[in-house]
Amino acid sequence: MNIKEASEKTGVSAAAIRYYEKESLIPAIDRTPVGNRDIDDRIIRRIRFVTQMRAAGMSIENLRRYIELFDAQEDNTKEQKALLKEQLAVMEEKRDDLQAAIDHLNYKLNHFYDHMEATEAELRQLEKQHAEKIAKQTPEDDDEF
Amino acid sequence: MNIKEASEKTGVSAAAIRYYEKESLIPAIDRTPVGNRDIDDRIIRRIRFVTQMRAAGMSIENLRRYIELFDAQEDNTKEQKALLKEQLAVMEEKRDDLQAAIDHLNYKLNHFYDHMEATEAELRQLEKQHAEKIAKQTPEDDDEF
DNA sequence: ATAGACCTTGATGTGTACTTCAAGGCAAGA
DNA sequence: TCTTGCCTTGAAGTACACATCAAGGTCTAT
Repeated sequence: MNIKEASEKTGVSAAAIRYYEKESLIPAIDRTPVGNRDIDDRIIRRIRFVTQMRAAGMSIENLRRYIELFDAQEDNTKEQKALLKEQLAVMEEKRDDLQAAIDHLNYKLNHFYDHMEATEAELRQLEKQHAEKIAKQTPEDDDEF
Repeated sequence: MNIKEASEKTGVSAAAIRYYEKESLIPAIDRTPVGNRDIDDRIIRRIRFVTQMRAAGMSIENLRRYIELFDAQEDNTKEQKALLKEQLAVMEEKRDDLQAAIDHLNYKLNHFYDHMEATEAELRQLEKQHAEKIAKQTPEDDDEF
């Protein structure tokens, strides 16, 4: 398949696919006799993997280091292990940051719903909810953030 | 507290704090008589909130839209709710992508350990581990990605 | 054989989110 | 008073991750 089809299949622009190849995020792509890229499903899978990791916030640089480990034939076991662990730590920290932010937003959303329902139900339960709101407020942090 | 102390307290550079103020991610900061910023705990909390959301991958633009809703006096409850939910979904997807990659890496790391120990233990358990390796391979996707 | 639709590479441009620089002001200590 | 250390603003510079452009090649159809 040519680069345009690959682009349509993955949702990644042709320019980005070329860029990923240049940056070694995907392996060197086979060429047709005239030099055009001939992209197979293995490449498609790798493009999708890259897309996923990029969406999750991993940098090109970290992603390349990560991928190099998988592509390496020799076992530089000690270095590889160290790199893998390092990368794992980066990713876990990122995930934890995300989780913290998710928790924050979820708290906010629940807090919020009370207020909305009060409005939508035309204040029928206003007093009860007012009490709930006060109960929910964190003691030190009276502020909205 | 001055901007340097605020920077040290939050881990955000003084320049970035000024930038956030300019971009309305944090409210206008009070000034001393000579015009220096005088930063209180409310600002510190907002800086931390911004840091958390930025770490979670929210753009400055989206963050400002989100914050504007809170700073507005009218109830934009519907829009606020929609924005919160939208952002939450984005973040949860990112987290899940990251978790998948973490699982992948962890699997690799374990796999790896086996191999290392084999080498270090001078291949004593080679046959057993070879069998394990084969058992571990995923059926449809023989590729590493 | 000429247009149209693909492709190539290398160079340059762009948006985001800051960082760094330049030029200067204020306050305290030697 | 002069150095040190903080601050201010506006402008310009930087890194990342592409996007876009320029100049040209190939293939197919009319």
